[in-house]
Formats: sequence, structure tokens, C-alpha cells
Amino acid sequence: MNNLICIAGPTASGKTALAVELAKALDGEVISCDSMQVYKGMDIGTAKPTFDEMQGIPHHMLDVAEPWEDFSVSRYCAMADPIVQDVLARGKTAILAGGTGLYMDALIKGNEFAPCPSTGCREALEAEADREGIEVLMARLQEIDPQTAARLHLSDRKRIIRALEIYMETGQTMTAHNLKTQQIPPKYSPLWLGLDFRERSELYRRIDLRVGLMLEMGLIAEIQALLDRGIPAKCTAMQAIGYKEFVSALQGFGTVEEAADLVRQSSRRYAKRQLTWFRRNQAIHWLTRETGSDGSEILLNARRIIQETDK
RNA sequence: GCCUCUGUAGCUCAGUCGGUAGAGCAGUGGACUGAAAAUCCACGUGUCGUUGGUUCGAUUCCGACCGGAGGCA
Repeated sequence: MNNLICIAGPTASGKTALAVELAKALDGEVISCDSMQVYKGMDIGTAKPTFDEMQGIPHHMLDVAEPWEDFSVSRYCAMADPIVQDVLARGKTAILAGGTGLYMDALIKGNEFAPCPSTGCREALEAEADREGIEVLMARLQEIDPQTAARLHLSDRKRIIRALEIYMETGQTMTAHNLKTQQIPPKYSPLWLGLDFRERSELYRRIDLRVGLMLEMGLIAEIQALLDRGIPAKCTAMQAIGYKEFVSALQGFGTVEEAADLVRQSSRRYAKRQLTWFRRNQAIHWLTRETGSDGSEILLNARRIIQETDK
């Protein structure tokens, strides 16, 4: 029984539309799996489903955080998992749709994350890296967790710091922690669907189109409103593609047109990274859109796959 | 019409004092366990405009032709 369906795919591939269509057909509710659509007030630039697009289907995990808050995978799972269970308990189909692969995998696997209480140890590590150089931290990591140290490149400052942080907070190495969580069997076994295009250039064309549309819909005004509310330009939410570039333009660094070019390019690279993430998931049934197609075969193929696997 | 400059990777260009070439950007592949729209790694063969000549050998030197830019009439 396919009562849990995951819809993965790169940005601008049509996940929202497919999720709504499937929800209509299967008495389902949509749970968004997107690291930026969680923020209130960030609608246009995150391509959050509009009221019309939702077509009366309940959508969860949108607008669940303020833009100045720090959000994270663990917080996502903590909020989304009870929702999934509730939808299933009510006998409905839960449709998990979104492009944040880490969030989706973590929720499905039921990952437990190493704790990260705010003791300021991350800040201390950051400061130390600034002062002493990252090599010093890497050397320490080499001592306590050689496997992780070997895996990480010296320039991957973020992960080096995170690995040390886990050890300092829990007394357990990242390697040990990961080993432990990997042994836990996945919490859910959903039907996985993935959206892709026969030709990459078709995806890129859609991305370009969407960026233009976002500007027409008033993305700049949306960003200005966020800044007017005093949202720090350096918070996690403002790292979002389509926000950071225009914030920078509004602050006088370059023109809006130049920023739009950057947004298109970052979105293309992001889409590529998303595909890399999802491609390694062997469970995904790929729905590949043929060149020149209007996309109508996608829903049909999705429903066929659902039927075939529902025995 | 004449003169000068120019034609090399998808784009902008470098280079070879003659031994078939390399940067940036674009692009591609990959990693990813509490920032993930983040962070990080790897990847450069292309009729060197066309065609003759010189040469053991030409993308490189010489000629002609075809594009492009500028100047003089």
C-alpha cells in the first residue's frame, strides 16, 4: 500500500504540480520538504505553492519559521515527522515533495542527529579557526577522528568545525555516531518518484523563465519588505538563491540585471547538485520528461508506477 | 579601392623564437548525517578561419582568399 510517496527533483521541475495532482487522485496531503519554504514572508523567491496552486489540498511545513530564526534538518524532522504520522493515522496519503535531499532522506530514515546545544562551542571553534588557521583544527580532528579527517578536505571548514563540535558536545566521534545511525533501519519505506528532463538545457530554460517570472511577481519588493522588517542580511534564510543576490544589489553592489544573471546561474548549479544527491538514491522511479513534451505524460506515468507497485 | 589590426575551447583571450596548444568564465561529474537554496572536491582535443607555398615537420613563417574591426581616400 503506497500511503507515503516522496517526490524528489531539481528546482523548477514541476514537483509542486505533480504533488497536488497526486494528492487529488489519492486523497492525500502534501508535506513540503524544502529548507527555504519553511520561512514566513519568503514566498516568491522560494516558489512556494500559491493558494491557487494548492487547489484546496492541505499543505504542511510551509511558513513554520521566522526568517531570522535558524532552521535545521533536525528541527525539520522534529516538526515534519509528527505531521506525516498524523496524516497516515487519518488514513490519508502523505505526499512528501521538495528539493532538499538532506531533509527528505533524514525524515525517511528517521535519522537521529548528534545534539547541538547552544553552548557557544561552534562560535569558539570559528574564532579559533580565524585566529590559528583551520590547519590547527584539522590536526586536532586527525587526533580524535582520523576517519572523518581523512574524508574532509582542508577547505571544508564548515564540516571540520561540525565534526569537532560533535565530539566536544557528545564525547563521541562523528564516525561513531554515523555508524550507529546507519545501523538503524529506515523508519519509512515510501514510494520514491523523481522528476528529470531528457535534456538538461530544458531544465535550464525553465529555470531562466522562472527567475523572470519571480521578478515580474514582485520579488524585489518582497525582499525589500524583509529588509525593512530588520531581517539581518546574513542569516540562514537570506542565503537562499534569489535572495542573497538581490539583497546585494539592493545594497548597491551591482545592478538588478546582474543579480538576476547570478540567480539564474546559481539556480542551474543548485539544480545540478540536487540531481547528484537524488541520483544515488536507487529507490527512485525516475519520470523523465521528453523534449518538446507538454509534461502531461508525467502524471500518467506516475499513476502507472503507483499502480504497479501497489500490489 | 588602398593601408593597418584581427580570426585559437560554448564565451573572453593567452601562447607556440616551427615539433599539432592553455587560462578565466560557462559547462560536466562527484561528495554530503543539526547552516544543505549551505559547504566542499574533481574534470580542458579544439578542422588553432580557408587554401596554396617553404620545410623532415606549419596553428606558428610567406602568399592568396573569406569573415570582423579601425584608418585613409
